[in-house]
Amino acid sequence: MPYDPVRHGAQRIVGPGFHEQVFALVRLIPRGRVSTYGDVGTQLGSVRVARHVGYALAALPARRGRKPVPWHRVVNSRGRLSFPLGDPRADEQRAALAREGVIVDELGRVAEFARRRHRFAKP
DNA sequence: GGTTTGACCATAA
DNA sequence: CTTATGGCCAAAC
Repeated sequence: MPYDPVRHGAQRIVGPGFHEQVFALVRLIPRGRVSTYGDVGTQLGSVRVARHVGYALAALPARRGRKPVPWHRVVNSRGRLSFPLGDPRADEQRAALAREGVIVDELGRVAEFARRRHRFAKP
């Protein structure tokens, strides 16, 4: 179903401060589990903002205050890393996940993705 | 205030 | 499995 602003009305899914909301949600993903850009977006109101979840994480400062944002626990909807292997960020993400017992294979796929996928509690 | 920028997603072929 | 396409929208410039 295509999104039709005329039929559905112009809706404000998220607003300013979106990035901060993304960071807060990503911090809720437990060790050893993963989530997806789409799931985080859905939690914030719509899967349509999935891209911006990625943009928010891309804009993540090296350190946010005292609580680090576990950006490495966010993968795409097909259970794969969003960078090609060889990209330093992919290596960093894979290493960080491995440290938590999450195996990422040579093709960038998260082992047991369905089982490790975190479901956010319904608000 | 328009334009560009993307760590995405669902579908279809 | 792959590629292509259209959709989405906050930020930064």
